[in-house]
Amino acid sequence: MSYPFNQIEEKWQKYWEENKTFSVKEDPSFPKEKRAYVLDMFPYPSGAGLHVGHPEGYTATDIYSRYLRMNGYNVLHPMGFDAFGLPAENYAIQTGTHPAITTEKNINTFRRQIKRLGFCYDWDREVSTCDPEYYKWTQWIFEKLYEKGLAYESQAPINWCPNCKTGLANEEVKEGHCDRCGAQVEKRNIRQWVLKITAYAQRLLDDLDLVDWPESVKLMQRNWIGRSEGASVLFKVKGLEKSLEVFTTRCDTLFGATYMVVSPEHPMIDELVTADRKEEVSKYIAQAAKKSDLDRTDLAKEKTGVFSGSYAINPVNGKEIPIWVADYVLISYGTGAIMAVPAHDTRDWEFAKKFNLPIIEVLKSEVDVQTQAWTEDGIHVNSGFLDGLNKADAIKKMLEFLEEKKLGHKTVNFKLRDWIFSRQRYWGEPIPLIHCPSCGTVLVPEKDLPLTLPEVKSYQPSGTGESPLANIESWVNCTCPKCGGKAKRETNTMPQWGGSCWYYLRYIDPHNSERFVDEEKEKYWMPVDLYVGGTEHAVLHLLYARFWHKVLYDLGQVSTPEPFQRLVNQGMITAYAYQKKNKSLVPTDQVEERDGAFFDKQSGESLERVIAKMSKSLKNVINPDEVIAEYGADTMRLYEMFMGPLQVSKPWSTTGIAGVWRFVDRIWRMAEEKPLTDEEPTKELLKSLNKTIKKVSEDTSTLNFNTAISQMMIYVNDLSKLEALPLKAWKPFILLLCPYVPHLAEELWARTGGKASVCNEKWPEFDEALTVDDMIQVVVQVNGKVRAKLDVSKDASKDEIVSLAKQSENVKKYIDGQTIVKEIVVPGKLVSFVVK
RNA sequence: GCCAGAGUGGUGGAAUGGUAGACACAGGGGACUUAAAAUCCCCAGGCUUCGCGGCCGUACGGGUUCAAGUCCCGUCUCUGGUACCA
Repeated sequence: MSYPFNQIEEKWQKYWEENKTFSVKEDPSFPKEKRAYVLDMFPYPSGAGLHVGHPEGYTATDIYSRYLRMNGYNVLHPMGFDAFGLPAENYAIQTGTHPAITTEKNINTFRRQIKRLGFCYDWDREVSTCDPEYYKWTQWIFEKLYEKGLAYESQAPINWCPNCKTGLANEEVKEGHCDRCGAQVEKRNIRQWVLKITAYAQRLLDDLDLVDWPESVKLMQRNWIGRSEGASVLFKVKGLEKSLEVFTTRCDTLFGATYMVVSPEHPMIDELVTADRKEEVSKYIAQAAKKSDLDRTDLAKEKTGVFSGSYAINPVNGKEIPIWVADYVLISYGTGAIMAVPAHDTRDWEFAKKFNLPIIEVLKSEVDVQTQAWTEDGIHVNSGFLDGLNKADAIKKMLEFLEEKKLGHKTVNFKLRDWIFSRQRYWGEPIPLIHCPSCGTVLVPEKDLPLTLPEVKSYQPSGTGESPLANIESWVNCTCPKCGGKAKRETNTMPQWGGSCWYYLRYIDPHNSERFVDEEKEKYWMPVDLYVGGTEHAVLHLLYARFWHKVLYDLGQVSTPEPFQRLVNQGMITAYAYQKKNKSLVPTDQVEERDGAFFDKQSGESLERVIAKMSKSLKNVINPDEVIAEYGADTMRLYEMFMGPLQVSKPWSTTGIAGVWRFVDRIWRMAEEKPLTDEEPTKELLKSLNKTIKKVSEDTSTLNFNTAISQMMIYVNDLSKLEALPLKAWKPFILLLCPYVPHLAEELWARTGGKASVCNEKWPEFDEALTVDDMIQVVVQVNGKVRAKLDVSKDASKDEIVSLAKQSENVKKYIDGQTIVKEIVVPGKLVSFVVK
């Protein structure tokens, strides 16, 4: 009979639940180094249910957690739900169903699906970000940010998604489109709450050195933070008392600055524009305001701009240079104004060419700067006191000059911008602020938290920058906690990123009603030792969470400067797709396979098999429920780990999982068919076992699950040759299986007379001496080519091996009559002769 | 454009500078069966040879080395990030 996974998996899941096998406590008898916090990025419970991508990371952390437990660790391994979010709210707009109802339903589905996979979560620690008992503390942390001056109100133009009808953070805009829905974002002036993440820019950058994260993710964060060292330079404006301040990384090219540009949104623009230019400039500003970010970047590399009518004085040579208004200068970076050095900057060069502005070479160039910009380094020319100097020396000297004249100074700029934190939507944490006509903005007192969401009749956002909450007068109108006068509540809500900024702390102490997390418990577990999730959060969630954590650290609320010590990104699970010659993809149900080739059923056109993301339209989405129904959880888990390295993307193969099923089933049938015996295993089998324990231990601890599974397959192939299973070779193998196929392992363990749960057993040890074969194959190379393979004893001496090698018939053919000029012997591996 | 990462059989993938292709999938052959499914055993990078063997082969071109998938230089392709950031 084949493995009755339904029955056995249900049996053990029930056992684990009833016996609270995976319940974890802050047991002080575990020393600090024997405690581990293993965390998954919690899911957003969408209506579509679990995707095959979810179990990938969850299985990896599950195997690792179980492995650590068996190695004597106290392991915190929780799961919860990132439950605020737009899909539930959009569904509410369509159907009138309260998002809380939809969300609860979806969470129940997710929980059921996740539990069906047999993970060792401590479910008593489950959290949900939309639970008022949870978001009470999200609001509390916001209040701490506010008290620290890290939250402020702003009216600056922001990215607005017309489809989601809400403002977006810079991090949520991808190539000019909304990261969530793909709509093209617009610019809008809307009152916003903004978090001063820029105040932490330097520390967010520096502390990346403290964590064990993939270099690629660190790099993405470094790029996003975008630190650049340079100088602030003041340019006097002719006829005005004021100066125009610019940021430049190349103050040494100041002699080549032939004009200036201010962004259309620059605050000084009214003063700069002369009466005769007013009409034209106003027209230009209006046009620029209409453009989206995408228009200003992708589509319009063609430079546009207008002359303001004013001139600035170049501080190094006193020359008058024109000030232009152009949208290639961004208001949000630096000071929103630049000095233009067209000879050595491509953008400035294009602009200068278009508007016939002078181009002066100040770095010795290998090209004619009148025909193209020279953006490489060069010795300074035409630069007065800098002539002949290299870049570093010239920057230093220029800075000295500017500082002495009080016209500039060294400074640092960051690309990172403050975090637009308010959303004009319903289904999020209400921002706990009250607007009082006499006291101004006042925090909701801590005792009144959580500030819960009111019921609304319509979930439809107004689209005018007000959330649906603005229409609930009974909720909006309140009394000021300070003066007791009439006041109004803030109607914006928090973005989805708010709740996920600190959930890993709440897992530590999920039911505490006094504090967001108990101090001692926090110290017991933090930081997170391993955090596994998708790379899509490389900048967004991981940057925001680090920011909040650092604020909490500064407030003495948490004990570590960084929340996540080690991060691993799992690769995406992709699918096969079929491509026509014109590169368009054909839905899987329209594809026919004949003799290993693929054809379009309709046109008969031959198709190429390629790898693509799973998508509904391609009909290649794999549903975990169906996979489990067919093969069970153990096989599903094992297959996802066997597909390839955790960190890389790999395509789902329906035949691949069948192979893994055969492996699981083979183990089962072996246990059914072969008697267990107390007889000693053969030496050969013991060697295979010890090699397997060694390989599986090493590979599990380093998350190389695919090769660990390969080794277990090799061992099963060895076991299958036996008539009976020696317990001494069988029981340790069940322990190795336990993290990978826990249900099967429990059942097999019970059948050997072992006491449940096998998860509480000790991980097996191996004997190094038994991992080495007695006979070793040694390769003989002549001039780098393999000419013979010798079987020699592992104890054979170098001389013996060399003499054996020389006697080999095939080797003789290549060395006879030649002079051996070099002999290389790598013990246990090879002999290499160099002959002439 | 810039910055990362990756390119290995028909497929997924293995390989501390030391036998390239472990383990699997798909494929071929055989056993069992009335037959099929399931299962079990065997074969299997390409070319060549009756065979021993030989030659070629890790995207492409060079280099270092007794020895390179692995290290170095250059090129191409793909994936991800970012994009007028001064």
